[in-house]
Amino acid sequence: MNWDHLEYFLAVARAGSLSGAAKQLDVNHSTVARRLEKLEQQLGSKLFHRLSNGYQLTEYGFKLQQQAVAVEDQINQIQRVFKSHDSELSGSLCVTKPSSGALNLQPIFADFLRQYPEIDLHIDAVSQFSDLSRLEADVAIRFVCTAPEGLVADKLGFMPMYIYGSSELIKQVNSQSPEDYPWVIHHGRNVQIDSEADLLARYPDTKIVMRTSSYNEVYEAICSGVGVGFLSPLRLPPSHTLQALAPERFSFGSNIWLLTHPDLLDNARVKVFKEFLLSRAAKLLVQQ
Amino acid sequence: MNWDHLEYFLAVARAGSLSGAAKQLDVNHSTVARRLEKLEQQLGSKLFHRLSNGYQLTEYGFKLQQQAVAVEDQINQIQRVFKSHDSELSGSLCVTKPSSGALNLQPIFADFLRQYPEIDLHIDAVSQFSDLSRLEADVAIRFVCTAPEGLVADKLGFMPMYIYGSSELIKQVNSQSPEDYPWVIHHGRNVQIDSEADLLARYPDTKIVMRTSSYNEVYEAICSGVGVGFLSPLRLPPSHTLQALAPERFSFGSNIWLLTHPDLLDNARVKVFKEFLLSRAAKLLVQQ
DNA sequence: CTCAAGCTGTGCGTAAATGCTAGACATTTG
DNA sequence: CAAATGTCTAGCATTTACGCACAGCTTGAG
Repeated sequence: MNWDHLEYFLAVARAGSLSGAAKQLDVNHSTVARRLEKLEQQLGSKLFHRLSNGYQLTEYGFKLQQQAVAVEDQINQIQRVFKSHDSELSGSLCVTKPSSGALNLQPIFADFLRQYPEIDLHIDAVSQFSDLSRLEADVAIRFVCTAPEGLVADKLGFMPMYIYGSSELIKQVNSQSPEDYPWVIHHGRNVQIDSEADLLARYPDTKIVMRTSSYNEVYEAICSGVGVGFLSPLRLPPSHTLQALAPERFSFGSNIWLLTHPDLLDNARVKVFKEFLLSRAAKLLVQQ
Repeated sequence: MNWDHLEYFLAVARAGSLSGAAKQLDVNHSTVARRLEKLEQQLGSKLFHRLSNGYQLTEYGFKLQQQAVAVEDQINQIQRVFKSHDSELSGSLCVTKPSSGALNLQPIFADFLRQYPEIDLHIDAVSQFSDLSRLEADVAIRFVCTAPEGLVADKLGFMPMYIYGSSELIKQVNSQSPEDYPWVIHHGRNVQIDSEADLLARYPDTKIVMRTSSYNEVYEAICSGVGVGFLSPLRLPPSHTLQALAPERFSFGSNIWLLTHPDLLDNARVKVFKEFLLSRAAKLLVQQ
């Protein structure tokens, strides 16, 4: 039995199709089909139902998936352990962070690259939560209240969020209560802060008139008078005309965490990146 | 990272050489060398010291071995689980048993094959203890006092061992005490009963004059008057001239166990073989 | 209903991995 | 001390696996 076939099997099980799995594995779909065929032959059981809309696990396939995941976990651990032995200050370092414009770390990244010019910094600011245990990234920056378990978490700072609206809108509605305004909400599966839940928890009757998956869209919408919404005071342009609704009363926000997998702590690039970011974060977060 | 490479790595780690690993894996040794090279490259660490007399694990290699064994265990489990789904009464069935001539099961095997002519019965009576969890055999027959843990054990019977000597020798020494005789011992790494320890535990001052790894050699030696030794009364030729030393007093022996891995219990061939052997064993062991 | 998009299955040319053989080196044996 | 054994390395022929391109099919939108 070929151990590799399990990796292909898992990809198909997750993607639900040959071509989806092939894309993830960066191979041709016919390769995936052939390997899957061989695996089924070797195990003597059909693992997928070939439906018109894709591949669906059979009963045996489902059992195999659970065991294959265990194998994958083990192999990921091996890769992490060996990656942690890497003491070179050159090569790639992959950082995943929210794409939200609420926090700009580029100045820090720029300084970091100046100090370590041999390091290739990969910033992954597009996808959903990357899985650090699967080595999808070396370091993660996340906006959440409490850090997840199983990872090493260092607090970079706190990102306050105040309620802003255009001066015209606030003048027109003439109220200091958030409930009296139409709302613009930053929402989407790539958005890490569930501001809608935060808001409704405090003000259940709030009327939301727009949801957008882009932080910049939220900003533009508020400027245009669509409604009020959360913005980070750290990131407002110097010459903005927005007005905060009694900021000291309506403070929301979340912690900014720097997360690493414990197995990767000894990796030289991870180590220097963490030190660099932690020493700079305090300054930067005050400055902004 | 290629998952297969771990299998090759493990084989080299166990064999201590490329060619040894290649033999186990049934591939050319150059293939093993190439895959090992790639694995080291992918992990970024040397895994073996290339010594003149073979390959020896480095520190990193040692760590990897431990983790790779965990992967292998998982994969073995997968294979066992899927093998247990096999409901065909045709195909191979591998039985490992002691090569000792102390018990002859061939009559039972012959009847079994008559009843299930489509089954290919592989009897492995050469090697050392086969590892059932690694699928080196489907069923094991072993002579030990207590069954090992983690396996399903059915007792086939008890194999008594008495002390025999040639009539001439016994007449010459003229004693009923085992300590007064020179001893012939069945000994070797493929021998499952440690009769020497049994003997010395009861009679510490016994003088052993010969050790041989073959049960038949023990028999021939005793017949030739070299000394006394343990033989199974079940397997003495009908017309033997040996004499037992007060058999009721000097009864040694061990249980005969039929062992299977719990994951394989549902395999059709294993199931019928177990039933067949258990129903026949009682009769046969009385007959002999 | 038609068309476009997406996925799967198949045949073919190419690229990669494998097996084989020979040679270098060290260790063991006579 | 030399022969013999066993091991690793290197180069070449072969087999195997892969990517590509095309065809058939289903799904969903206009």
